[in-house]
Amino acid sequence: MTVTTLDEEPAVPATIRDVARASGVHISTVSRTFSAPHLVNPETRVRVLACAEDLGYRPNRAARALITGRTHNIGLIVADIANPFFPPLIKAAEGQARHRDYHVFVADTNEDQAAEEELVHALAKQVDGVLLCSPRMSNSLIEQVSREVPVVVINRQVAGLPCVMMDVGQGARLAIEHLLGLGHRRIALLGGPRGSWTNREIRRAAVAAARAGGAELTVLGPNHPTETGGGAVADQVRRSGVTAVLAYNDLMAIGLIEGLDALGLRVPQDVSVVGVDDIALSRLTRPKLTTVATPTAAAGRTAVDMLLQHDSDAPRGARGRGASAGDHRTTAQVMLQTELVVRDSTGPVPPPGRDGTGA
Amino acid sequence: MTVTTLDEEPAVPATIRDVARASGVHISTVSRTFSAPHLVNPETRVRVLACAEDLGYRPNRAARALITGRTHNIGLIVADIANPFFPPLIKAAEGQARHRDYHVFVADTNEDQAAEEELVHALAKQVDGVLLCSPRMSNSLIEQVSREVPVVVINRQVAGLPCVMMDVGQGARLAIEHLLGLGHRRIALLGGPRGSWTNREIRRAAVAAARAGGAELTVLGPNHPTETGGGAVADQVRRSGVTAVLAYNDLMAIGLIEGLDALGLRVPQDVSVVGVDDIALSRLTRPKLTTVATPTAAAGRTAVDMLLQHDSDAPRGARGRGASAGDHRTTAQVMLQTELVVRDSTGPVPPPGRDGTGA
DNA sequence: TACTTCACTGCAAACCTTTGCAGCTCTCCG
DNA sequence: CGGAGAGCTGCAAAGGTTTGCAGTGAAGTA
Repeated sequence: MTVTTLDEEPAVPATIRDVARASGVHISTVSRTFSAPHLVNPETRVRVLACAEDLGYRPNRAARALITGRTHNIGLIVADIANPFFPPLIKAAEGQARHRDYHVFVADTNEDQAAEEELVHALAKQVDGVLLCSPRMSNSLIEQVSREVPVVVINRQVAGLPCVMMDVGQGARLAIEHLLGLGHRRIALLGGPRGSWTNREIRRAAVAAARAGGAELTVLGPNHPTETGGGAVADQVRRSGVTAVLAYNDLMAIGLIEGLDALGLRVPQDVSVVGVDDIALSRLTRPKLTTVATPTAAAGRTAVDMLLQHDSDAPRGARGRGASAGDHRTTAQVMLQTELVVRDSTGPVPPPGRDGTGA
Repeated sequence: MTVTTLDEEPAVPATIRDVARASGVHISTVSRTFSAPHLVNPETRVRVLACAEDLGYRPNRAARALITGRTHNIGLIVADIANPFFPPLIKAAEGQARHRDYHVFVADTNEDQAAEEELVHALAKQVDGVLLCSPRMSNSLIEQVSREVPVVVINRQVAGLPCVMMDVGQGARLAIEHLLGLGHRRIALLGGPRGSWTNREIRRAAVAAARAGGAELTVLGPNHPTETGGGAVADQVRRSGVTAVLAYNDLMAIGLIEGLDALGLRVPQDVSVVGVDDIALSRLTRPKLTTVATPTAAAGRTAVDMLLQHDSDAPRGARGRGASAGDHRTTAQVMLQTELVVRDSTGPVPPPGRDGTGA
């Protein structure tokens, strides 16, 4: 009487030793079958692979990480996953990483500096590198972190570190020029969160462009970069008497439009509004949002490539003379182009005396 | 002449051995200082902690994972990060996990079954458990996976496995009843993706509610669960002559409204539209969307709790008698309540002969 | 005083894999 | 026919941590 064994996956996973035993070779041969196939006899290789398949063997990544010093994981730290700006970037980064046999830890800091710092430390020991996306920490803190673990910074410029930036300055200039072209001369800038490089860039460029065009630019902020944050300043915008607003991002722009609507001001008839990011949502609101499109997916992919460009490098924590994390790493800084997408939330300046301005 | 040493982080990270040497104890005492503090003399403890702090020591998780068999990572597999339904869930899950000293791998399957299966296998060896969110694979595949790694299923019911569900059936019933109350008798259901449990639940409940109310329900689909998918069926909706639509999710509902608008049909005057999910976006579109609110954040937290409830369990892959992954794990199935949020996209049935229906 | 108990610490094996080195067998060339 | 070289495989150390067991000294008990 024969007993057929169930072909379930075994409860305790097969190790390299099991495979070696099953295929009659030494464990080192099994190891090489996976990590350096060209070093093992083709016949042996197929046999080993067959046994491995049979036993459902998968290399233990912890053990591998222990000896190689590389985890094949990368960390991605973002300010707020729920902000629709980030998911496309995350998605692109993750796809690119997977493509290179890496996994991605995503961590959310809730727009909090302290959480950001804590997270990056917690992650550092567990990943081969970290993508810092729209960091709110100080440059010096970022530099300190970069000595502990390889870092690529997204949406910020830090000297001596690899960075992927989007040229929001140029975008802001285009936006202001667009508004100037429509006749607007009193414009507000809705500032974003404190510590945001993007925020500074936008402001710098907007101020310059407004001045060049002979317009008056009022800066309102900093604000929380969400609909709520945008809605909260609606009244302030109304009282300021401006006819157009450039917001730090689309979410704030949309919130502002809502808020203005509640105050009886219509967009774009009474006030023109421009956002930044071109999130999917901005095509769906009414009016459709005029905005500065940023190439978020490309940024995610590029950042992963930059982080992993030295894939074959000596691992971190190699014995003997240790190379500091940033050594002989080309610290390229990439600036991606943005463009202005004109939709329905901007229009010609309203005739004077309509509201607010005249006492 | 004294030389002050730079207090930079060392390029090669401190190990438990360095801390032991610095504090004059054995490595096992250092280990216990972190993993079982009550076993070590308070004085020794503070000394060790001071040295560890000083050296910037952080335990190597790979080494720990190697011996304990627990990685302190969990995997979270979602259909599409860019779908705004998921980020709040991810965020909640991640926060809850971090709270218990776990990290989260987020993986995106692009709504693809094969990618889903591949991902869960790739992740299995690297995490202590997997959260399967809105899986598109078959139940039997899920069961097979669950033998390899502990699994909690979100948004789907699988017998014998811990599940966190949202009662979309009840939500759909409320939605249909709401439409019936407004006088609608010809209603369409916009189906979601094939393989979605949520989709089946909604359909089942909607069909039942419509029948009970003496209404005619047309099912359109399956469709891609995005704005595009919703917009694509606008013409079909118009031709069908229905006066109200229940969509699989908010994204499709919004896309449909756009599409109908392009065809000259206004919401809610000509057609009423109800979505499901209550994503942040649905409050921002015009008209504001009537929708079934699902407690996504709560689902994320609950799922993590269920996965980690046996945190002190014997690790997977313990030597000797191995317990199958699902052993003595209480396979609770949690059903979270949903509710109908009435906004501006639904209204009374239009007077007959307005459009489409009459010749 | 002698014995037990307790609190604490050290010892050493074990986790699974990678990799430099050495050894083996064959082939090829002189 | 001898030697060199190539191709393949085995050996064993190493990586950082956890943990059962044993050992130490001091305090408590009889």
